[in-house]
Amino acid sequence: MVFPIKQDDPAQTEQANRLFFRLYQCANMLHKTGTRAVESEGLTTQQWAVLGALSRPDMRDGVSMGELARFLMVSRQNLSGLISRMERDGHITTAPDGRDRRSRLVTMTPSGRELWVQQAQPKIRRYYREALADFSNSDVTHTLHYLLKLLDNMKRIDESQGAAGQDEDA
Amino acid sequence: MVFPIKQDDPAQTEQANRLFFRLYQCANMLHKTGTRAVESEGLTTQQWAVLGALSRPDMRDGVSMGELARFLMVSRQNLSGLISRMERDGHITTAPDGRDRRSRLVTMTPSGRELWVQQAQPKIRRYYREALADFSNSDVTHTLHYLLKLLDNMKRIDESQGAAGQDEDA
DNA sequence: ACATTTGTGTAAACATGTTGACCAATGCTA
DNA sequence: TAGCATTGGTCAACATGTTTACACAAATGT
Repeated sequence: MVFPIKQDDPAQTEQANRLFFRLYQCANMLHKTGTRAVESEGLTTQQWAVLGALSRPDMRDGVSMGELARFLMVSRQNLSGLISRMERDGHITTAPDGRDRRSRLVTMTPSGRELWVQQAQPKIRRYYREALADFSNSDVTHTLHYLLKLLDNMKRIDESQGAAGQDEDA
Repeated sequence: MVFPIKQDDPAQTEQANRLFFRLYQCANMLHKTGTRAVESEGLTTQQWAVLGALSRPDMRDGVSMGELARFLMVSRQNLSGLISRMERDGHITTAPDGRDRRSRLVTMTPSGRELWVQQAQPKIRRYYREALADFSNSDVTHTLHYLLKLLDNMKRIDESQGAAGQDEDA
């Protein structure tokens, strides 16, 4: 999988540098301000991502850890800790899967759903309004488009990097 | 500081949801693939950000922890750990500041600079090429613009959130 | 001058992210 | 059916990030 390789123009490198530096800062600020936006509910940005995923219609009947990890694009090991904290707080439950005895199905509890819909959602909508205050609908669409493109490239990089070190797990 | 508040159009909320979800995924993938790109040098994405900052001309004579933390937009406490790991690895040194005895000045060591320029930079340029493979110069500029805009809004949110809980430190 | 406020670095507790290693269950295949 | 690779979840080690709290030095105000 070879890419059309641009020249090493210093100005291009400098622009790329800026782009990834800003992405890095955006990531930190998202985590920081996002978590603060829902901290009165005892949630974090990541937990909000999990609840968002579990509230999807196709996940109402429960999802396995692995499937959820793939969806969120994080490692199973990371999700494991996240899930146990959320279970400790009563937002979700995990139950063994009858079909596959290795698997544990994750579901939102009624109180978790209540918290999500009644408390968290309004604050999240407010957060979105403020974070995208001066974005037109077209701006949002364009930004999303570029993020997807970037994500796509990084996924490709990830795969080619993984190919070298093959069996990174069991 | 009131913002022009858009209606709570479900479609807009859904688009915002997608945008922040992708941003979250991009952040994780950046950290993962970026770190792997420079792991043979024993570096991580964050350490690369630090070295990048320290290689700026205006920081050649050393920077204080606080100043560097503000530049990178992370907490002093976080930077502290990062710096001590990099000092342990011999990439940087810290020395007390003569003018201000509270302060410690951070500088790159010769071997750190060598590592940065000779080993890391080529791999980083390669990473940039792959991650921005199908981006035109205009695409990069536009993406950067949107990230800056988003970052600006999040900084404003951060300040207004901090205003509530006032003295979050000493 | 002295007291208050502000700035700098550090320590501790916690949540998140990554690997690597392990065990148990599943499934393919010889 | 026996064997073996794959898949699913967890534990442990480590790097990052945040907050809260503290000690000390510097700047400021009366």
